[in-house]
Amino acid sequence: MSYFIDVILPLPLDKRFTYSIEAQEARHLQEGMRVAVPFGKSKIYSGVVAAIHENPPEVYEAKPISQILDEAPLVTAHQLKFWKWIADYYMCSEGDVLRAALPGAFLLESESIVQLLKEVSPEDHELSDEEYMVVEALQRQSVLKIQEVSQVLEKKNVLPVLNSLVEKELIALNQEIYEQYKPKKIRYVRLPSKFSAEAGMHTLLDELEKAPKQREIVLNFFSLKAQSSKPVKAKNLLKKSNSSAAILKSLLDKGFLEEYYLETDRFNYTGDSPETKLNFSEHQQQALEEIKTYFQKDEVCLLHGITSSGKTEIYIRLIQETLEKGRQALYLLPEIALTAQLIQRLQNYFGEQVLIYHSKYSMNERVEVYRHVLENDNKGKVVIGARSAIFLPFSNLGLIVIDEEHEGTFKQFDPAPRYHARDAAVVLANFFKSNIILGSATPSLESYFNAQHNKYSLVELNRRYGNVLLPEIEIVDIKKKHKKKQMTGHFSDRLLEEIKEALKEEEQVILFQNRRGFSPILECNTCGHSPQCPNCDVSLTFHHHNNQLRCHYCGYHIAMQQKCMACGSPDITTKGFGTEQIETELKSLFPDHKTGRMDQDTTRGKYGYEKIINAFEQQEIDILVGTQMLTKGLDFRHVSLVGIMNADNLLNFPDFRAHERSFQLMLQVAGRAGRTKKRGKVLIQSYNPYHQIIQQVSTNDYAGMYKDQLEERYNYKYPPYYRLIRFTLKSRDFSKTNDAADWLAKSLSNIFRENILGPEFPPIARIRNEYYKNILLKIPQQQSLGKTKTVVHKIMTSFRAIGAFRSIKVVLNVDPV
DNA sequence: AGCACGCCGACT
DNA sequence: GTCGGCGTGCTC
Repeated sequence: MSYFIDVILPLPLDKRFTYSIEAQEARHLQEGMRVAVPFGKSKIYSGVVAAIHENPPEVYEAKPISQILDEAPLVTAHQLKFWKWIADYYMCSEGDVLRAALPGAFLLESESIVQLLKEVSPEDHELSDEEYMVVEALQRQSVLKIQEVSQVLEKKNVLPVLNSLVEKELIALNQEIYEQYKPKKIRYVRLPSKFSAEAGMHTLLDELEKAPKQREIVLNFFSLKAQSSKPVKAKNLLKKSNSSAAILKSLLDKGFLEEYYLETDRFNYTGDSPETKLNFSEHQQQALEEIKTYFQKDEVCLLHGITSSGKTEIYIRLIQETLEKGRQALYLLPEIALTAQLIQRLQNYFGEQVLIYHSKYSMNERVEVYRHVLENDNKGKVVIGARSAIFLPFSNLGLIVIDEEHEGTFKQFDPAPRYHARDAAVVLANFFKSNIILGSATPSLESYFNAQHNKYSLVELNRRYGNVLLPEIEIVDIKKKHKKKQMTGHFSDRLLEEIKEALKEEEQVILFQNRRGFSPILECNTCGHSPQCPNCDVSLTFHHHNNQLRCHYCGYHIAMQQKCMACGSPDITTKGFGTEQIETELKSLFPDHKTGRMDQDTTRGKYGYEKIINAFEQQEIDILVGTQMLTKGLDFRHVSLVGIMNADNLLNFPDFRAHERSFQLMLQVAGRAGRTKKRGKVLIQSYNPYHQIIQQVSTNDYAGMYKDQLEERYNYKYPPYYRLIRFTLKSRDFSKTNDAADWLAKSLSNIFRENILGPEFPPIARIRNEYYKNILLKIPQQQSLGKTKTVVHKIMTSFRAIGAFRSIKVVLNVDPV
């Protein structure tokens, strides 16, 4: 009897591949284990076993696998089922999902290496110049990678040369797979045994008589040893003796000290003992009870709770109860809201049971979290994570919390799988029969719609904790202020007054400036020209800190220009204003106060974000200017004033969600004001103060916004009434892209009629020299999703069969945000 | 996605 | 004549 396995490979190919295995291997292998398999002529990939069976493929001979990589399944049956769902729903391959679901370190890469077979003198063989160069290089360095051979020969295709050398039996080409995960090791130092006795210690110190710096280290080593019996970390030793690595190295070299390494777990929670007290208000208690009754009926629960109404405490209580039942809990947040503040809070309650999983974590850290969850050990009973945490190998998931449920960043945009973590989590909860709660102060229209139509249950929490009043919102008409000359730069007189007032009271101020459309660009006052990116259809933006003009899409940059590039006039100005400019203006307006800025530039690096937040928390910063980032989950107690610099650009964004998003964003920012006893104040500057959305923000009228927006969505056929699939076509050839888009739109229209929109150029029609075109498919509620997707697949297959369109890339985005 | 195979222009 | 451009087809 022969055995076969179907393998999911981490490639965008929408089939599984069948390999043969030995009977002996069949006894060991289980679904969900990784195998290394040969694929194509020269590559080895690691894939995941999705099925084991005895049916030989009919039209080809299955290759044997090269290696089994796991002792036990790394991927659970639940995950495989979930992957399949994601691939089907979001119209991508299982391989795409695999890539997103497993930490990169689990996906081994093969790299061909070249080795010399034996000691040869090149002169003995007839060798071409290139062959000679390779052999010579190998004599210097015994192993070369294919890429390195390329460098040696200064050309791309080196395989002919290598093959000829293989034939001459001079070299061997081997496939090598290597595991990328390395456990973290910490360097310790100890005394060699010969010095450990009392007498040895004296000899050691005597010998170092003439090397005071080294002697200092040794003395500190003894003092550390005396303090505790713990092993001495090299890092601590250097710090204590205020010495350099080089001096320690010479000690090690001379054998006066020894180094050794121990593996460590990256997740050692070192906090205080967990606290368990939660002070619940009556309203919170009531909401909690409601949620629990809905949970018993296995309903998805939407928690609509205004800012600082104490949603987090409710989540904590729910997690606690989940843990008591011995089940796992997943707490999902948009990437941007994953702050130290929230993590700290959860760790205070759940101690080392909490693990964190998101993209800023290194590959190795992700592997460790994955393993903890897989083993369902005590660490990792609670996972706080960004969207990709839905792919962790839970075995007994009892609760999913989706905080800031309305956030668009739960949807992955690039690369595939383009999944929405909130929606996928609802499906996941269903697989596990676990509870799921979506929470937000400003729920997405989709979720609220689902709640209104009894698909979800709704719990409202509309009192702030401690009955703190909602901030007072004032709208400032900056069109009028401009006319009356009451503007100083981008600040209205009202905003300046309020800032002064707040600073006088020693309170903090947050100023919000959204980034979209506000990047400063250069413009010539004579001819109106502004420098464009040569690769993309956008203007270059000015970056103050390095005096550059830069393209946000492709990274193209040039030095700041002194003269107009079109007409040579020196009369040029920067238009548009970002956080950087606001901060500059602030500094001259309030020279005696500290200002800070929080945007993508200033929060780079793993802890960049935390640094600024901490500084603000410690009141080292009086006025903080920032983008979207500062809207999320931050609890600053001394902020009494929030200013929204310009509300209009948000509203004018060409997108059917622009109004909903503006409402959410403005209300979220407003919620940062006055979180303690004193009532906060919010100032919204706008050219268009009577805009419906701004009015609704000022009266905190979610219901009104919901009603208005829903009507628009209905009229223009958008979600939640219609589902969307967006087709994005791109290629380097402008007219081919157009032709292809026309063909595709026409084919789709034949079936879907008026529910096809486009083809249309997106707002930025060219990026990195590729031309873009979009087609939108609108799916009415009563139309079957499955059938729709089958038709789409068919049309895509015929599309790809057309030779002229082969160079066109098509991206399918289901439920685009 | 990669990668090899294959057919056309610009170079020693 | 060769090198290398990228169009085309395949990978168990």
